Amino acid sequence: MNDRKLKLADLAKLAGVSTSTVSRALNDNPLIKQETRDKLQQLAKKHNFSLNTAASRLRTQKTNVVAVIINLDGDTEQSINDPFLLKIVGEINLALNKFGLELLLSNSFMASDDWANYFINSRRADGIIVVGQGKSQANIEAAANAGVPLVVWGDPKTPSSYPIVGSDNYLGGRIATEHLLSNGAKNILFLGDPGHAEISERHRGYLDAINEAKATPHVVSIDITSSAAYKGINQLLVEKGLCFDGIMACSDMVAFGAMKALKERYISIPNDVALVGFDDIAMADISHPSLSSIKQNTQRASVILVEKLLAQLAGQSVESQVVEIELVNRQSSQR
Amino acid sequence: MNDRKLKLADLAKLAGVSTSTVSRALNDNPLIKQETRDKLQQLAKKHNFSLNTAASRLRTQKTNVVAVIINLDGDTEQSINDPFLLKIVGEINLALNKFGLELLLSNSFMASDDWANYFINSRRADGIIVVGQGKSQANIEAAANAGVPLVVWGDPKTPSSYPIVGSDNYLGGRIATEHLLSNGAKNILFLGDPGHAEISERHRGYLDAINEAKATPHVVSIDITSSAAYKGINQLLVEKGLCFDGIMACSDMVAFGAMKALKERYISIPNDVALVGFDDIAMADISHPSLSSIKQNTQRASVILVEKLLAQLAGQSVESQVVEIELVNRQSSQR
DNA sequence: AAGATTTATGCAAACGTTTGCAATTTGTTT
DNA sequence: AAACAAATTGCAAACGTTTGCATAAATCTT
Repeated sequence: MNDRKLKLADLAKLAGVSTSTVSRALNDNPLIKQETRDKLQQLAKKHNFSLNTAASRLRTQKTNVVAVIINLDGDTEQSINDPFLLKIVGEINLALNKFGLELLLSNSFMASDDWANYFINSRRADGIIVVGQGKSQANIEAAANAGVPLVVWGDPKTPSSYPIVGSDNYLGGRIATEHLLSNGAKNILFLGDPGHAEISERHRGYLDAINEAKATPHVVSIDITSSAAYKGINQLLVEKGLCFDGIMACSDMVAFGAMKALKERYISIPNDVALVGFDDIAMADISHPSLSSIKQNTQRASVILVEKLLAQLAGQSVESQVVEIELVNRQSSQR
Repeated sequence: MNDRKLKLADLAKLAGVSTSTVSRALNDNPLIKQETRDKLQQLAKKHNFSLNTAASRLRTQKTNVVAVIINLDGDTEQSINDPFLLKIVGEINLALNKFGLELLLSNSFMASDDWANYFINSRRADGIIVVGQGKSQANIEAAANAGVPLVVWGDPKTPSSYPIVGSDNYLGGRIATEHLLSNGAKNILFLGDPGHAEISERHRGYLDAINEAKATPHVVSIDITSSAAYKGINQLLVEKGLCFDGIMACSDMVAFGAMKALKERYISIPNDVALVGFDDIAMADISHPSLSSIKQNTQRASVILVEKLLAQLAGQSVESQVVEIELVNRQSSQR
């Protein structure tokens, strides 16, 4: 730092006006004559001035910061390694920036369980975006009940006192399964953990599709990680042989775990087993065979999340909302 | 919110002491009798009190916030889709939390180019961690010269006026290449963009290993994305056929792009072409064949980054530092 | 038991903005 | 040219902490 940080008062002295005038000018307040505004804004730029956000936040009681909490389940290590969770954080970052908001990143391990207190009462942030419902919604509910402006990325069909934005997981599960059926698969596994809010909806969709086709459902319940999927499929093959010809995986990473187990035994994908994943991560397109997947529109969802949060901050009450999904048809399910 | 937010003064009134006492008690200041401290801390907890960070930051001129900037190259879309960048952000988040710091997330698109001003003068954060050197170091240098406490994840061998923490990219490139050579590969491609700071070091390592073995280097220069890699290898195969038997890829995502191109032509990995990647992302272990890769110790690096930043904040001057790497030997290079 | 220390608390002034209100300047109307 | 309205600007009080200094209470000396 060359010299001591300028403050509003210094700038005012330089320009020969009062601090109120400078403050208003920099905030483009129409009370101030356009000419004066221009002059002062230029002066500020010239001197590399920028407002002290601490002071400004204290005075206005607003932060323009949104806390984003990655809601991880304590017992599984889905965590930092799932590209999908992080991708959506990236998208939310972009969306927030578009609205002039900043992103304070947290995960559910840090930051005591009392989100209302930690983030809002302390004026660290104006509102919260929770990424992922996780297995338990206790923290989310507590915060929502405390009146915290809050939106959740999750399954919008879940009944809740707070708005949830996310894909139509039921439809996704259903479409994926129907797609497998229409490609001739008869014995389709559901691979995932139906205890998880979003995944239980995918599972419902799967079940309905299977039942309508008068096929038999079969769930392989595993942690939502690729290694769990690998082990799960491997074990199934050891114990019962190739007793299925299709897999609807609850995420792409899970699908890849299954794929590995199949490839190792020279089971052909898609000829012996057709496979559909969920999330459409970058890798889905680049794997071989490429992985058919349900694509979630994370970009649009992120913008909606932010809009709904802003609406809440403006005192409006908002509802959960579904964003459209899309089946991306690739090699793994083609025959 | 049930009732209006409590402030220090309210708590003081409740306890029948002065605000100074409460403030000191909550900060565990030994000036205050242990007994009083305990009593006040309990009172605070009971009433769900938490300090107004805006006020506190204004008074102390400290934020306990660190800005993390994902430094993306404008022209390539390495971006949000590279799991590695995001993984390291996750690790940094953990490391910061361990030290009681918070993480303000940004990317180089947002936030004007004047980082010193935007983050530090405005008291949004106390210091900056930059993730990735990118192609141009102009922004970083400007900030460092302005005296901003700053550390960079990148290639520590790069001469710089600011501390860089990162892997020994030269050694990584060298080890990977030597590994391919010792597995019998003779014509090894380097796949990546040597214009990029970190990657140019990997390239140097590659070159030295190749030259020592009296082999011929061959660089396929591409954007560091999987699709660019796919196209690059495809084109090479079309034009010159299978003129190589090993690939050292500058990242795992790039390696997977190459892998896809090879698999599509039924070129066997590792028998016809041996392959080594860089980063050891989760997918490396789960792909088939699994991908040998240079593993970077991101967890350790994150802690070091934070420690060095803290040291700078404490006024010490700090140096760049190399963190160890490791070859993870998997199927893609085994013969 | 009265001074000299040590220990524990309170007073009041900052930190740098924003904003309601008052005051001034400028323009308009009669 | 006086009276009024409108457009600009300035004054000063907040916002809720922290902290140097002064004070009060408890403990120790001799």
